[in-house]
Formats: sequence, C-alpha cells, structure tokens
Amino acid sequence: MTPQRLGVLKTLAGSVNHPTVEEIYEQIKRQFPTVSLATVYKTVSLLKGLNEVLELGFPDASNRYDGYRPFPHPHVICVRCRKIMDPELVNLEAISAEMSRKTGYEIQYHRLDFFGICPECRKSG
Amino acid sequence: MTPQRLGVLKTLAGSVNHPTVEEIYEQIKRQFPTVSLATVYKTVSLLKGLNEVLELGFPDASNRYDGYRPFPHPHVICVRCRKIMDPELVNLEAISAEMSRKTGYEIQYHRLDFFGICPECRKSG
DNA sequence: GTAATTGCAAATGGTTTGCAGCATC
DNA sequence: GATGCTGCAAACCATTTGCAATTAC
Repeated sequence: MTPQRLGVLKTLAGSVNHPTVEEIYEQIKRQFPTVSLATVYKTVSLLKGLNEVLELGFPDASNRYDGYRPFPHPHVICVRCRKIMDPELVNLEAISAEMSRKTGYEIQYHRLDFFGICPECRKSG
Repeated sequence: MTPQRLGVLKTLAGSVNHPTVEEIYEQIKRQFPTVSLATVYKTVSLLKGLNEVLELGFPDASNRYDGYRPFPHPHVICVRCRKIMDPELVNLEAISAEMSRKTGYEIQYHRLDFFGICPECRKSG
C-alpha cells in the first residue's frame, strides 16, 4: 500500500460521478504532484481484478470507473455531456438465466446501458 | 455506388456472425484485391449513419457489425472465442421508459450484452 | 465535367508496457 | 535487503484523417 494507491482508493470512494482515469489522476495530483498516469492506470486495473471497482469501457471515449457499486448494474449515459447516472436497480437475473438457457452460454456478467440526452443538455438546446 | 461499397453491403448481408471490419475487408479482397481497409471503414461508417448496420463497439477488441438486425437488441458474447449470438428478443421498451421517467433523460437507444463462455469453449476446457 | 470516392500513408488517442530507480515492509 | 511499486517514455493498435489520383454518373 502506497500513498499513490491510497489516493486512487480515496478518489474512487469519494466520487459518485463515474470518473475517468484522467479525472482520478487530476484529483490525486493536487495532493501528490509527482504521481503518474501510468500508476493510476495500473492501480485501477489492480482494483478491477479485485472486484473493487466496476469498469465501464467505451470504444469511443475514455473508460469510466465506479467504486461505489462494483457490480453490474444499468447506466444511463448522456451522449452529449457524457454524464452517467445509476437509476434504481433493475434485476436482470431472470433475463440472464433465460439467455443462458436459450444459448447454452455460461453467463458471467452483463452490461446494460441506456443512451440519451440528460435533462440539463435538453434545456440548453 | 461503387464496387467496393457493393462488396461491403453484400458481405454484411451474407454474414450472420457479426464480422469485424478486418473480416469484411478480407472477404472483399478475394473478389476485389485492391480494396483498402480505409474504404471499408468509411463505408461501414456511412451505413451506420444510414441505420443500415448496427455497430457493436468494444473497448478491448475490434468493433463488430450486424447488417441483419440494424436496431438495438441483446447480444450474448463469448469472452474466450468472441463468438456473438442473438438470442430471441427481449423487449426493453418498458424498462427504457422506466429509466426515462426515473432519470429525466430522453433515451435514444440502449445496449444489452451478456458475457460468458459459449458451449463450444465450455467443452474444450 | 464535376463531385464524390478510393487508397495510401500518417496521425490519433486512450491504454499498456519495459525498465531503471526507489519506496515499502 | 528483497520484493514490488513508481514514473518516464516508448509501444500498441483499432480507427480516423489528409490528400492526390481516380472513378461514378
């Protein structure tokens, strides 16, 4: 356990808005100016392997991280400002079991994203 | 309309297995050896804009394309061999409307993926 | 004949990796 | 003192882009 890792942990624990690695990095740099992006990447990857953080990867944007609820759950994503919200949970276990039965796959996890325009962006045209 | 574009169209129409751009490219090159990857990328992107193909982007792998059902629907993806299946449809309209009501987002589209091990990969260890 | 498309090569950008030096325990 | 972490810079790689030559209509 190093100060850098502690910084990543604290940032993730204190962030409700699904930060990017870059945002985590900027946050830590305030208190620990010599930290490197690579270290943040490595730590986040480590936490992912320990199931302490949920990674939300996007092919056309930076990955986002959720340290609050490190298990699959739906997200609602604004395609304009990229804000991400966690709506109240919808349980997909039944659908997951149905998918497994229909396809023969051994389902391990899922991902459910809704894309649209958030209330703030709707207001501003 | 050019022979290259026709090739992309025919390949997408004849593929049930969600090909990558690279796979589309390899297919077309058999009949049209001078085609370039860039052209395939451009054509696929064009078709995406026309809603004639569904793009399945992955942050850690190549994008996959579905010309059969160019509208959002669930996918079941093997994390080992990357095979993608289309299970029978599950209608998410009700859940989508619920998400919209709860978050105030104007939902435009969604994405539902189940990840696991396909029957063939389960057999082979 | 004009506007659009092709194909090459170079750029892009988030993420990963190699490695020397350094911190942790 | 040994193991493992940090941080720099370079590598990665799917995708995108600039641009000159070519093609479609």
